[in-house]
Amino acid sequence: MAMAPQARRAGRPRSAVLGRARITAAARRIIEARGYPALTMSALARSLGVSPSALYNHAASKQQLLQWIQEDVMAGVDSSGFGRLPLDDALRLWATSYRDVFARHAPLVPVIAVLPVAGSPRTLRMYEDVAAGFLGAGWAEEDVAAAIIATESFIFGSALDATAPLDIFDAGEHAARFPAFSGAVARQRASGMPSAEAAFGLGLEALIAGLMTRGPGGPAASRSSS
Amino acid sequence: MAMAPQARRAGRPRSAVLGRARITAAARRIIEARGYPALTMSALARSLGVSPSALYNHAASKQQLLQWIQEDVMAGVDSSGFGRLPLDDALRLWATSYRDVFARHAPLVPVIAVLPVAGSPRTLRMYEDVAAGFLGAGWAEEDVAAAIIATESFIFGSALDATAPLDIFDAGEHAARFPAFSGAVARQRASGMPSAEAAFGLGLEALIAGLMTRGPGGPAASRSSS
DNA sequence: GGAAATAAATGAACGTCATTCATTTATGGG
DNA sequence: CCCATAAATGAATGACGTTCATTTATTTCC
Repeated sequence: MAMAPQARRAGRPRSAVLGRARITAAARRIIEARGYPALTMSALARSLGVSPSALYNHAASKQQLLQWIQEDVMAGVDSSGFGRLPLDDALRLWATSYRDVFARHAPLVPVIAVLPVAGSPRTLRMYEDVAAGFLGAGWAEEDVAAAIIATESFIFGSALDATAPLDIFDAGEHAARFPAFSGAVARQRASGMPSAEAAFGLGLEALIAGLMTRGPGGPAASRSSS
Repeated sequence: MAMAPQARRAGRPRSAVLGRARITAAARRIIEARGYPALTMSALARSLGVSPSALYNHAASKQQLLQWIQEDVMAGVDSSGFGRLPLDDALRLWATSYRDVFARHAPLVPVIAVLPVAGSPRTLRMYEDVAAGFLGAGWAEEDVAAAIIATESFIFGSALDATAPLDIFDAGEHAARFPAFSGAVARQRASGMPSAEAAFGLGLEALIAGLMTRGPGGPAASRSSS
């Protein structure tokens, strides 16, 4: 029943103080300054000089507000490489930017991972670019969706991982009982690179390498044009 | 303040009614029967025939309760293949059981992805098995942690994806504007397999294949790329 | 064997949230 | 001028996690 505040035929009230764009911008300002826990409907309303209930004339729920933020944040994902660069390079660019964006917005991950895509045109546009990239590289149509979703799953998981404390994998006092793992973690740490960065880099290269073997001529794509 | 009369149900023999094991078991019963949203401290207390505040004599917070559940649930992850099967088979077994467990406990994912590992012996034991598996297969120690974390990130992302509605990737009315993606999704659906299953299978095989090229004889860690 | 210490449970608060609703305010079209 | 209408108000609601002073049962110590 939510009416878009766009139908300006009948009486117009006071000048538009709120509206989706302003609300989303204010929310992003709060997130940037004080993080997601600080994003409450009260704080948001206060930052707009308005009462909390006023927000509900524009957003149906906080969930919807989060969807607006997601759509907004999605602009930072770079899918411009598909159709322009070799598929593996385009995937690297896309996945890296995608992970970076959602590492800064990790609380959105559990929300959007489960959200119908139809509500987010920008997300659909991105998927379209990626799908066209796979198809253009000669992939079998039946594998494309799975390849995209699999890569996205890796990205989401990596974004969550990137928000973990740096010492999350320290066994602490139990280290002696788990020598192989503790040794591996210590060795990784000695490299100076945060484990989340190393893991994302290594995993992404492995995933891309593995995917490339399935491209045209690969196992599942039994019919190739040349 | 209020003087309670004596012979109430309030004052009963205080043998160990609660305790970590019983609380965890009751919580899992609620989750199984009615899902995570139903797991409130009140509901949990009620199911134990106790008042909500009583729980706080045993668990410091709901967060801690969730950690107990995680530790308990972790028993369903099968890391028995490492050191017994070829590394790729052991990884398949591990990753599949790991994902299946957390697909049924998706709300735990954002919690544990960020939780220090030191508090969960069972998780540490699992990591130890996996690390020993990689090392036993001849992997360079400095790559092992990254390989484990990367695989786990893929698992967590896939577990979240597995809880999404089946039609999450339907473009709906916008389908015509995104033909490549919509076509790929339609084709995937025609296969009859849920997209989350197809994506996990394809992604896992790609990831494992990619990782295997980095093992002994592959591009050694100390040299080459990145 | 009795007193004190300890552990466990109670129930009534609290504070924080998201959300609802009846009411008021401002605006512009007929 | 009037009234339909979008927008904003502020008080209230209902979950929820959590705290606290108090009560009671069990354990420990002399």
